[in-house]
Amino acid sequence: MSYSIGEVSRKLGVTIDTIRYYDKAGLLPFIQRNASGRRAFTENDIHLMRTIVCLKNAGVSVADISKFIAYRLEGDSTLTKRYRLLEDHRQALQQQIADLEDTMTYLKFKEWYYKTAVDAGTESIHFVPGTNEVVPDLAQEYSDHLTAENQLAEREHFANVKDYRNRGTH
Amino acid sequence: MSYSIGEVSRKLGVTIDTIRYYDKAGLLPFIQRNASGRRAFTENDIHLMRTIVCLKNAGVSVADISKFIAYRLEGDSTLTKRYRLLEDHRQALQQQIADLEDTMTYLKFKEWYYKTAVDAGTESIHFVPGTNEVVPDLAQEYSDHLTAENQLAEREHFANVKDYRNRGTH
DNA sequence: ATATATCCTGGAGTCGACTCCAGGACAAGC
DNA sequence: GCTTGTCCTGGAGTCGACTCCAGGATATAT
Repeated sequence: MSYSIGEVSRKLGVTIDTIRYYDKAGLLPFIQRNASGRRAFTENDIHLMRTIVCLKNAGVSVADISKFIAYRLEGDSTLTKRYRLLEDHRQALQQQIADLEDTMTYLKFKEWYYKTAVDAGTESIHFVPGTNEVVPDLAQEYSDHLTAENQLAEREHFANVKDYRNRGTH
Repeated sequence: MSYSIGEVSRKLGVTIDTIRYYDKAGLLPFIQRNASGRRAFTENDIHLMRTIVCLKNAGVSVADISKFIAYRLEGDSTLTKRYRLLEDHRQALQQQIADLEDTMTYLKFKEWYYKTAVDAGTESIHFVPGTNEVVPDLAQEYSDHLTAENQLAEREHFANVKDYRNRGTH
């Protein structure tokens, strides 16, 4: 028993056009055709495609999934290559999330900077007296303003904020 | 004192064309021009642009950064909006990384499945006797094969693998 | 004063990942 | 046997985020 492209589309929640696009792109070299030239998907094909959708959702490019599929066809000798490909993507994503967390930390710092400035009625409270330069260790002060209770949780945030110190504030 | 687009490009590691593209896209509404119509970047502009690059690196789209900048111009009343925009992106990324980790767990499971099959000389060791169906609780067996030492660390992985059980193996 | 570097705009080109369409071939229900 | 539904291919269109011109003005160095 086999499935039509429409059935697979509904099963996987992927449009027919996208399935055909993936086929053109070499992601589905295993799919057979029936007597009249229509794609006939086996249960097994669908499982494989679930893996592909999985990789796609995880942000892997079609080109890289294509590589992955090609390795698959080569058999167990490429298990390490396949694993490494996934590893690389995991690390890229973790770098991305780290960047975003840095960004949020920076934002928090800036919000504190403004809140205190507004409270004081002037931004100059953050300047080296007599200049327009922000004090060098402002991030340290930011850390100090956190309660002792928060300090534990925020200690790593502070480490990030330090990296942003030379980016200035505004 | 102000900087030219070329200087900013070198300072931020972003091409001149990209800076102009960002300007066209409304990301840099604050930049002034000099007498001859050239962009004149202040130190402050550069700081702001560092934030923009930061958001970009974190995977935020130009359209969303544009929103962010527009909120900025509205002042402190939009601090919450801005924070929430970042929050949303952080969560999307975390979902993505979770997907990828699920995918890797699935892959590990598949590798175990094949290794044991190869060791046994036949895939049928994983089938319900007399059928071509994979045994229902294979993921449980996978969990059991892990050493007691590993089991603690792998327990959450197993939780993920269970979700993949009905995707079959191949 | 001239050569070279840098800047400007408007618009075209590229790339990845789809998405849509025309024109034609089965397939299934009545 | 006709209508309606689903499928096929090849190719064009779209969208986001750049990237690359062409043609012209301004700045800097010698």
